[in-house]
Amino acid sequence: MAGSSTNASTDGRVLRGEETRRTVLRRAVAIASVEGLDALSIGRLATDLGLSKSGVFAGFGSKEELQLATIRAARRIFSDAVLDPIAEEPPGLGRLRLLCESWLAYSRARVFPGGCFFYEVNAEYDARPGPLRDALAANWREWHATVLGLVTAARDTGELRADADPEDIAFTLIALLEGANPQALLLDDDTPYERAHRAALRRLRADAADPDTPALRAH
Amino acid sequence: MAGSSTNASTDGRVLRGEETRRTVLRRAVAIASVEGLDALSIGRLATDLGLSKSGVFAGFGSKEELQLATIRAARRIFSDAVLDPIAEEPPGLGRLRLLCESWLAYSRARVFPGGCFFYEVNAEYDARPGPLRDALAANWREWHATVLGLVTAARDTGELRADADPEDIAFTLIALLEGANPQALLLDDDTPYERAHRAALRRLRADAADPDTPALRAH
DNA sequence: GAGATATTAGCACGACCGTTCGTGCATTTT
DNA sequence: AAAATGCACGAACGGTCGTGCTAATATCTC
Repeated sequence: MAGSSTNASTDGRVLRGEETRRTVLRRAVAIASVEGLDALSIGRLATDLGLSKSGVFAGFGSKEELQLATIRAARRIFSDAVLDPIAEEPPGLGRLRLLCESWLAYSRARVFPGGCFFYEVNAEYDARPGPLRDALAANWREWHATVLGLVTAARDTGELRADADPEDIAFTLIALLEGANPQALLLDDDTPYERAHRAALRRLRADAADPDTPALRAH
Repeated sequence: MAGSSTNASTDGRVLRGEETRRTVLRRAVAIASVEGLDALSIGRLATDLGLSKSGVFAGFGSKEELQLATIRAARRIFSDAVLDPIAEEPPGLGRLRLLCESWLAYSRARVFPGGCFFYEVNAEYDARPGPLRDALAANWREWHATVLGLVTAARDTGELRADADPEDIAFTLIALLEGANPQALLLDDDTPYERAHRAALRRLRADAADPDTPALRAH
């Protein structure tokens, strides 16, 4: 066959390259979460990490590709911090509540030093057409679909009213969570996280089914 | 005395200077709402407006002062678009609802081409200490105090329950309004504005006093 | 070992950045 | 009319940006 007889994944050269890329991206997501994707500069990354400018550049091929790779890396970190903790929870209202809490904990704990990476970066690019906005829009759709799925699951268990609007609930929850982020950062104050938590629980309670209502009741 | 005998306000030279400063700032708020305060560049403003770089620079003294002036200019525009329309409405729940609607209209109509100026710029600087963050934090406090004042006014009229928490309500309303902004921009879709409107009204309805409850009832 | 291959370094480029300087010009003051 | 004031200009400064080259250095294949 055309492939080499040995396992390509053990090639120490490409492993070294991937390791360098990971090092660069670890720094890049931190910078971008605080200062934005525009503030990423190849020379600055190289200086900070003790690498050469051309070395960093070669690892990505262009600045835009570096930015796109930074978004992908941030998506993984976000997923690990927010989604993984709720993976073992059975579907239903409890899982939805847990998501809210894990998101708030993710922002509060500064998993990214600038708070939520996507809050910062979506604001930066939501009005600028191009591949970066497209990538961020795709990520947003994915995140929104995740929340929406959890809401409908909580409705399917009968814990939320059958006539509740999942889209509106998902919108509200996301808005409340993200609303806490800038206020906490701007004013250096954690109480917005508690307000967001209360408000989210309140909304879910308002849409909760009566305890004696059978699950999956018709509209 | 040291004052000149003629009216200083008729000095055509400083009037001309103020006019160019206004021209520069008009452009600056538009750019910053889309690309952020970091994307403001003196050379770019000069080129766009047919001025010289040094001329633009001289009007502000430093880039940071230009950025601060841009924030002040945006505050005025925001106030005109969002606060002025509710000025004549009598205090109460109706005025609070009107504020929500005027804010959503402000974002939707792209008073700033990048949506809400402060959404963009707060995200950019909420994690970066310095004069810009300080100015934005002060603006945020002012905006928050305005909303809070409208909420407590609506409670004082007896339209909201006396045991409602104005801080939580203000937080929730602001989060819902601002939550619509990035989603509408990122996905080029106006339905978030309707969802935000519904969710805001819903929250206010949930905290509304019973129609037969006397105003200013004790806690 | 030799040779192929992939990652990194060194260097130079053109463009743009914020800022400073000296100058021209219109206006106001004397 | 002369002097002083305030705005805008053009040119130039040192720096940083992204991006090409070429050369050196690891690692793998044979």
